[in-house]
Amino acid sequence: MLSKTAQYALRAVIYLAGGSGAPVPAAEVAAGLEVPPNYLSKILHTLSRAGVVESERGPGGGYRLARPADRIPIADVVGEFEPLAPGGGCLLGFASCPGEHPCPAHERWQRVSEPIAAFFRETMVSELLESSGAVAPTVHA
Amino acid sequence: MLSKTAQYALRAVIYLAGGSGAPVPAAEVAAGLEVPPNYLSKILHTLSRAGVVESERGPGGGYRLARPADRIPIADVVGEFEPLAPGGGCLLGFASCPGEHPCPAHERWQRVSEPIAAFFRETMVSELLESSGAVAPTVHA
DNA sequence: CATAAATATCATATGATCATGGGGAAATCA
DNA sequence: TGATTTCCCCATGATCATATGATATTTATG
Repeated sequence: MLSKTAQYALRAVIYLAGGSGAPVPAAEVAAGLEVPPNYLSKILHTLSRAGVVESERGPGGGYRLARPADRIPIADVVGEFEPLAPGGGCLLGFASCPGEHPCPAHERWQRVSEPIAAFFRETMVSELLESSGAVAPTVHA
Repeated sequence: MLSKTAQYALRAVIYLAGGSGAPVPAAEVAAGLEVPPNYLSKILHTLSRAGVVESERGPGGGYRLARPADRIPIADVVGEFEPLAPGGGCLLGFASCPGEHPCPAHERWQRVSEPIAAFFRETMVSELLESSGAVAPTVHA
């Protein structure tokens, strides 16, 4: 459903949200999540450019959330790595589907896919916190 | 949303459903859909093994639907090329999510993702037929 | 200034998906 | 039988997402 990259990103943000707020080195996040360090580093960098996390360099530095966890919709995290196209996509891959003759599936598909988009928009990172299966996970789907 | 392969498959089945019922050569379907012939051939073969379409060889042969279009859920078509995981997947990629400590997202996610699965199960190929002149230059007067 | 800690970036390997090409094998008909 | 039409199958390349490795750059501190 979600790419591994997006999953790693989500879990990394959740990891940061579960901490004290002090900068956490990427290596520590990677170790906690059991994810390749270099790969996670790249992901965190992307999230940094996206304004979801902030980075601080040098000793004592690391990554921290750029905003409180209850103000970060998971769409902001996932959207950096997946299309997350809200209503744009046609099931059949036609670019000009919603033109003169939208395929009959179009309306039904949107009626069903819109809640998905809403879920990503309205679910905040903070809501994924408790139950901490997120911090010390049993990985490998 | 759907891979190109799955989209090609769907469109091919729709193309067949729009015809008279007589076998249609794969080359014709490929031409009608503007899809690489050999690639589509492979896709049709997969659908044939899956029991969605039937093939007939020799002159006058080709592919035709194995059942009436209103009895072919699009899940049967798409499912051959995509996981279509029916609610089994955890958003965060945790294998043991629905165990002792399902992540809080889990329930909300399933509540939102189940309709997607239902959409694929309950939408029949026949419902994607009319309009969509982009798919087939359907002859029906 | 020198050193170590940390991010930032470049380069490359891997696997899946996407796409193409060509050589059969089976069925039909003359 | 022989020729045509069509499916069937295998091999190859292109492209992208995924993943890893090595190096450069920035920053704090002694």
